[in-house]
Amino acid sequence: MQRPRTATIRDVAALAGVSVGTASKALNGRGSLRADTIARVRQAADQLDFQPNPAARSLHAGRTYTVGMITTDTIGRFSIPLLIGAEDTLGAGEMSVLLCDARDDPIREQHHLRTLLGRRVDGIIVTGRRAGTRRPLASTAGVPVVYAFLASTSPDDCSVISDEPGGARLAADHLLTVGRRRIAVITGPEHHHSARVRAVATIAHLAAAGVELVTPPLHGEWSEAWGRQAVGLLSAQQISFDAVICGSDQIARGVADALRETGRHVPQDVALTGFDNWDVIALASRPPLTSIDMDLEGLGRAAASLLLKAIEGNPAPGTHPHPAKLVIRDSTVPA
Amino acid sequence: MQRPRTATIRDVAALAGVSVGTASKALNGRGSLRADTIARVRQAADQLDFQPNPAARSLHAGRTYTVGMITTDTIGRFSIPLLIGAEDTLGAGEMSVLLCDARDDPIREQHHLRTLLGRRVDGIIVTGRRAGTRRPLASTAGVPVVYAFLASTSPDDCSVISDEPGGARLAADHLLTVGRRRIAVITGPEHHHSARVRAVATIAHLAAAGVELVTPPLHGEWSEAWGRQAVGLLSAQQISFDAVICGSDQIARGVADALRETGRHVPQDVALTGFDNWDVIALASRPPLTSIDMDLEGLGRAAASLLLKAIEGNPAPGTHPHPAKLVIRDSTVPA
DNA sequence: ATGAAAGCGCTAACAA
DNA sequence: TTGTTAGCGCTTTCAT
Repeated sequence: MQRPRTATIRDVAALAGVSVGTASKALNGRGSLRADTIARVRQAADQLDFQPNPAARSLHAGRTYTVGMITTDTIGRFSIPLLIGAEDTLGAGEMSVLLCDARDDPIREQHHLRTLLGRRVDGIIVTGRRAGTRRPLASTAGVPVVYAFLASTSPDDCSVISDEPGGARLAADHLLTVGRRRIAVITGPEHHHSARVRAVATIAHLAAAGVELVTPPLHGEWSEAWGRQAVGLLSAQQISFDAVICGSDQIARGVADALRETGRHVPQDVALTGFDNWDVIALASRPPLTSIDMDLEGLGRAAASLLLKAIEGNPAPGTHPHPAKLVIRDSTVPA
Repeated sequence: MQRPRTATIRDVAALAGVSVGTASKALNGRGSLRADTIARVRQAADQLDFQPNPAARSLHAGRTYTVGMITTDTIGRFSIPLLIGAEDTLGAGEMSVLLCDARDDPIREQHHLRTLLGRRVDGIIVTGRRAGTRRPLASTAGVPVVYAFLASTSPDDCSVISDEPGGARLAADHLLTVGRRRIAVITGPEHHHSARVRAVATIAHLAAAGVELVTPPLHGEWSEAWGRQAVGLLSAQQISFDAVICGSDQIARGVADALRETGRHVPQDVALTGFDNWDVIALASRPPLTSIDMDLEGLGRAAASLLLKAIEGNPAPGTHPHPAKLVIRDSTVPA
């Protein structure tokens, strides 16, 4: 099929029997026109299914109603809800999203940044697969940037991160509420930002309630295998515990399996919390896991809102934590 | 920071001491210019970090070097590799990707389609979370469309789908190769396109080798729980089997767990194949799963290539299957 | 209340 | 070989 040339404002003007300028005013509500002129133009536009050419509009307005989204790591499980949330908010505001995947490669990142700036995006959202901090983007020529999930190391930048300590506290509180006092923490690698932050917050919060961990946090991989292994370690050391706070749902699921296979019941004997509320894991676990949901979609929406504000000239520099939620399932409260 | 006006070609021309037209030619390699003029212009452009305004370029060229990607279901596990693959090839070709998430909502889809057409994208890729077919997009005013992963019901459209029957045959072949003959199939809902297609292909292929399933395909949910439950059904019916072909990795993992918990060894007693090669599941399974990988990233790249061709005026209507791969792990071949 | 015309940044046809 | 000019589609002064 030959691509039919789309209607221009001249076609509309011609059909309505007015000049281009008048048509423009009618469609944009500028100037003062007679009501019936406006109506005639509108009707002509409808009839031709007129949509203003965004290139022409951008050329004039100096903005593109487009924002770039750079995922620094590969787009992954964490980035998706962020994307969806951001796309949601931006789409509502007439903005479109250009997607760039930098694959953890600084060269690619630089390349994408140039592309986005070259395309004159109105703003940029930077996301990554894991929480923590990152160096700020190189020069963005005054284009506003919001970092989502990971924070820029520069306090002048605007970052929206998950309130991981808050999430950790929710889990700890919940376990205290259901009466647990002999609590262990099994989590990810010691050098990993999230693992550390969450463990520290957990310990502090429990301490404030007069509870001490039965043993220092156990650090390992973010895997089910580590969760199973860690249960073995605890048993070997003859450590008695009635709850385990896990650094991820995967670890928690491993813990659940190991406990079941050694004859202990969750949650009767041991209550268990995960982190991430990753449904594939949390729901498939036996029993399903109580978990902390970082509300990444909400975080993405928040980031997008801040970006919109910044584009409008009201930047909000600093690091903004986004609250997490507790999702209660059978691993802490019997069905 | 005040946004510094970006350099225009006039700035470049002025700095190089030539006219705008000459500068344009120099930068685009058109016309015939003296070598040193070209050099001077290039140098001026570099110095000013000149990047042509895409709005102006689009306005003239009548194209935007942008393609829209609509995910009809929410962006999910399957869409991501597709996105990445497509973004990869398109990005290489100077094209950027506008992302739209229609959330399985026809209204949203229609809205996004209008937006994309309004933005004058050069082409559109439509993807979805599950394989199968869908009605074609409403009028796209001649803008080329490629359907990826799911196929359009119209044969005039261009679709790239996974060769699921081929994938199913790979699994069946592999099991025959490792000497299994008493094979069962446990898969997803009977009404689900993928479940049906894969089961049918499996049966036909085994039949061609003179092997019949030990029992008709067992249909249930796409879940681990169903996998476990199905093993129970087989046992209850006293059906003996030495291999199970599963419709998904999740089902296979459930089967693996149930077998282990009833004292049967995988793969010694029962060999097991999954489908999707979804690492979180396939690798976490005990043992790790042999699985079929649909190479969605490659599929995304293929779709993008076809779209580029179509944009260049060489459409390739029809449904193009993309081959799957067998990934062998411990669930069929002892470590 | 409406029309004419200039200009956004760039490319391409035409002149010189 | 280079410069001049028109025009892509739209908005916006400035005349009328």
